[in-house]
This record gives sequence, structure tokens and C-alpha cells, in this order.
Amino acid sequence: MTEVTEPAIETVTIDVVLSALADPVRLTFVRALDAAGDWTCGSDVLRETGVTIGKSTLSHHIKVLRDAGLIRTRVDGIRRLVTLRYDEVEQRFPGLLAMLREHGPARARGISSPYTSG
Amino acid sequence: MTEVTEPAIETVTIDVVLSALADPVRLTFVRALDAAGDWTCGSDVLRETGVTIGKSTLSHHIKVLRDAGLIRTRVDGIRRLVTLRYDEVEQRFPGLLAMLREHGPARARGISSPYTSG
DNA sequence: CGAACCGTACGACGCAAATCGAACATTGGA
DNA sequence: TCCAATGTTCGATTTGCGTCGTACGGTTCG
Repeated sequence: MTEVTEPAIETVTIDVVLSALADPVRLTFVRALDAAGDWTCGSDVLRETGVTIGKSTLSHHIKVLRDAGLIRTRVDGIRRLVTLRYDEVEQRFPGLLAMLREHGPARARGISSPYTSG
Repeated sequence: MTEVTEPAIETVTIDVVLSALADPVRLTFVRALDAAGDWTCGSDVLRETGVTIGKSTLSHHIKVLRDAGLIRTRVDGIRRLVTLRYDEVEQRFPGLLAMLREHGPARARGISSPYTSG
């Protein structure tokens, strides 16, 4: 039983989405996934963004984002890949992802090229 | 010194806005102000929405919303009136208020007419 | 001036959430 | 089969935040 499920997009409420995005780690994570554009390893996102948290904490945050309907998890061999649910989120909350994209990190520290180091 | 100031809209970050809206009381409050459409007494909003919190707690929430750049406070005699910063918020976060408006309360309990009892 | 009212400021409390560490499950490779 | 790597789950800890009660400030009215 290695399947990972996420809620149907119609059942996603804005309350839960706002709570999910209200955490700095998760907000950074979502923005990184948005910049990546496709399936990405969560641990890699951590390194590229410079966020230092334990792996159990990362697992927790990913679960929160998944339960909030924002991301999807796929099993790929030994690791788990995650991706933003672009179309569905855009369908239910038009402009939300664009808003996060335009309003980048509060303080753009010297990030040369976004998430292409690996 | 009874003036109440709010941050310039250009200095408002989405992080702070998301955190402000992530609380159920504040989200209800913002939606109520949106429905009201103009200057409203915070205590009245509480009664009309059925939210029961102490006045110090209300004061705290209003301050959070004001610091987040979402609302503005005006002194009116013995009381304080608040209002949504429609145009400015719309200018900086296009579609945000509309999103809150369309995605109404998670559970629409028997609310007959919105905020016109007083 | 004094009383009543509205809101703020401050300290304290409690709970929910974030975090960590350890144990366990799963997969891939030697 | 054994071991290394990845990620989840669980329990415990800590931190942050919502909440309240009280005290204080400002305003209106008598």
C-alpha cells in the first residue's frame, strides 16, 4: 500500500488553503514547486531553498499541503515526488498561484538561479 | 493622539496577509466588512456574525488585520469604525477579496440577511 | 468634575501547531 | 540476504498564538 491520495479539488475550502499557506516553510515550499514546474523531490526542495528542518517535519508539512489540496505525491522508487496541482488549484482559486508567484519571498536573498542546482 | 495608522499598501507582504486571514475569526470579520461595504463598528460585526469573544480579543484581531494592511480604522466619537481597504488591496492583490467573497463560509449556517440588523 | 461607555495595553493562561528524535517500513543495490 | 537510503509514524518537547481579565486612556454627557 504505497499509494498516496489527495482530496478532490471541489472539496477543498479556502480556510484550509489559507492555513496551509500561512506557514513560512510551506509557503517557501509551494513557491519552489511552482518554480520547478514538475515533479520534484521534497528533500531536494529543502536543500535548494536553504530551509533546514528535520525530515519528519518535512513529511508533516507535505502532508498538510496535500490535505489542503495544493500538492500531489507520487511514489518513484525509493523516493516520493511532489508537484503542484496547477490546473485544479487554478480552477478552484483563480489567480492564487499567480499571486504567490508575483509576490515572491519577502526578502529576496542572493538566489541566483531558482532551483536548478541539482 | 487618537490617530490610527496603517501601513502603506506597497509595504504589505503576502506572508502577513495570509497569516492574518488564516484565523477563522479574522476571516469571518473580513468577509463581514466586505459584505457591509463601508465603515462599520467592530463590536457590531461581532454581534451580527454571532462571534463571541472578549473585547480585548477583538481589539487584538483588528490590530492584526490593520497591520496586515487589510483594514483601516477611523475614530468616530466614542467608538472606532473599521473598513476594508478595497481599492488598495485589490490593487496589490488582485482577485483576493473576490476569492474570499466567492468562497463563502465553509458552512453557511442560517444567516438570513447579511449584516443589516443594526 | 464625575460617571458611563468604548477601546487599548499588558500580563497570564491554555491549546494547537511546529519541531525534533527515534523506531519502523519500503525500496534498491551489492 | 544484508545494508544503505528515503520517508512515515509516533511520542515528547517547545513555541507561537488566540483568549481572557484587569487596568488604563480617551470621549461623551450630565
